[in-house]
Amino acid sequence: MAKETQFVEQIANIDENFPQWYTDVVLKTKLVDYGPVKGTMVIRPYGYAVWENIQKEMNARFHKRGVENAYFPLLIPMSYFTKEAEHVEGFAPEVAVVTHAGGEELAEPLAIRPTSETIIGTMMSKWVQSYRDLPLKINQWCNVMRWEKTTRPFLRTSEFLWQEGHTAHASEEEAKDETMAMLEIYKEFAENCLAIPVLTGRKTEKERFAGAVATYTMEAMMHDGKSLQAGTSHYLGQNFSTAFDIKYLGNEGVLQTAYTTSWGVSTRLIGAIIMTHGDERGLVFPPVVAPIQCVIVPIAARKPGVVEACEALKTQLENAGIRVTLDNSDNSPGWKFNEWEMKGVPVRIELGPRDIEAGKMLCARRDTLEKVEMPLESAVDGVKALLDSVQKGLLEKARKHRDERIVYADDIAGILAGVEAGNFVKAGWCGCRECEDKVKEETGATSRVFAEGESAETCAICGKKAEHVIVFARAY
RNA sequence: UGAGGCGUAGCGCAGCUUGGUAGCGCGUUUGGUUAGGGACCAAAAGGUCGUGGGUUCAAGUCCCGUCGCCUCAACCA
Repeated sequence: MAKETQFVEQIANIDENFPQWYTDVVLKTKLVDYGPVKGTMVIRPYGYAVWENIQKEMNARFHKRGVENAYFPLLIPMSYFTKEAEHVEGFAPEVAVVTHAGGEELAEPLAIRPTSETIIGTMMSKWVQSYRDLPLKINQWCNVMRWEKTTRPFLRTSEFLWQEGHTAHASEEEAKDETMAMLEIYKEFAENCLAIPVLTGRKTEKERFAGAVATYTMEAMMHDGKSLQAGTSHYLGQNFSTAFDIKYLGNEGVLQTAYTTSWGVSTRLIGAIIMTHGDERGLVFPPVVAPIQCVIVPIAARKPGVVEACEALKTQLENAGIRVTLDNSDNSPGWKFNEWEMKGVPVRIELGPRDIEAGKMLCARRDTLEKVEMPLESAVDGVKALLDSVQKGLLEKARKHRDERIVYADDIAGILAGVEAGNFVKAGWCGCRECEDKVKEETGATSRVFAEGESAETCAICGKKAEHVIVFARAY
């Protein structure tokens, strides 16, 4: 097992130093590299491929709901931000501003968008005149910039990629429905495509998006038990439509103010995949979004017929729509096994003279590291079934990991003990800000999401009557 | 933004206390032998010591600034 030890030394131990493990893995697998400007990252081809797969899956879902893609400008006049008081207050500290261009100071400073409610709201006010113009559902894939103080690749960067959907509706009910429908789409996507189980629900007032009436979130548990906000859907009510004058003439001839929503997920999802499924060997990608779904490692490649057989297999899998790579490099098979495992490829095929002779291939699955022999003649069906099984297996494993770490507490010591042990802690809450702040102060945990449909007798912090049950956790 | 640690060859590190010829392991290149869990032999290449300034005859080493990474805390859709 000496060689095993040597391998493990390449990345930090996942349980002993998770943050270092994360940094080691994202750099060594070439998902990402650091940019020259503080907090910026270069998303390398292996990482960008994940993002493209995410885009593909999400676009299909958006289009099904009647959402159209568009693109709005990067630069937003500063004055737009001041139109919604809470929004500007919330974002002002982290907005980067362009003050000079063309060798001159600009008459009006331009914000580099931290989010686009303001400019999209402005444009919507032009486009929405009649109830017939509603609902208006627009999404954009773009970069945004938020000058964060502490950064980490994918999880929190100064500039990141995301999608932001913005919709306008005639009625409050319809806008609320849209908010919840998008949250449901996010959840379905997270579970079925990323194999990440999520808790969904409303955020507290403290954690609400600046300018929203209500913020809904999906929260995922990472390997170390901390929570990651993986996506949000905001019901904006008439806050932005009032500020940006999104009005329409209803069918009874009266001028009405629209109701809007916004919702987004970002490249942070890639961080979520890494921290949910990763293990001591490195990345583990869910097949649906894996850049490479299957790698073929030839054994004794110089023996006659081996390379040809590998290439034929590759073509066959490729034609069936499987993202497959043949590793023809000069490294030893053992080296390749470890390398592709670190890179998280869900299925590996070992193909050597013995297999070819017997009409078989040896398949190893990344999640359990199990190896199974399969007939070469039904390779496509075999690999597809295996990919499907890995996808399901990862979700089950992640769900089990999370469910085992959801505990209840009825006092603040219990909350502290719970989060110290890497759990999500459900506790009764009276609803006041003081109690919420006290939990943060004394345990380092924040309220993540309301536990819908659950109730408690008393507030775990002050002992008064509980109005809600909250999920508390330390978070990224 | 506070407190601490780190930055020397592609990667991991030693050298710094006490200033005086730039080191080790892995990897890389070339040739050969190999190949089912990080193969072996031989030869070779590779460094403005993160960066800017200062002290000094002389700085990887001492001093100041700055950038980046890690940990804890604070801040934060």
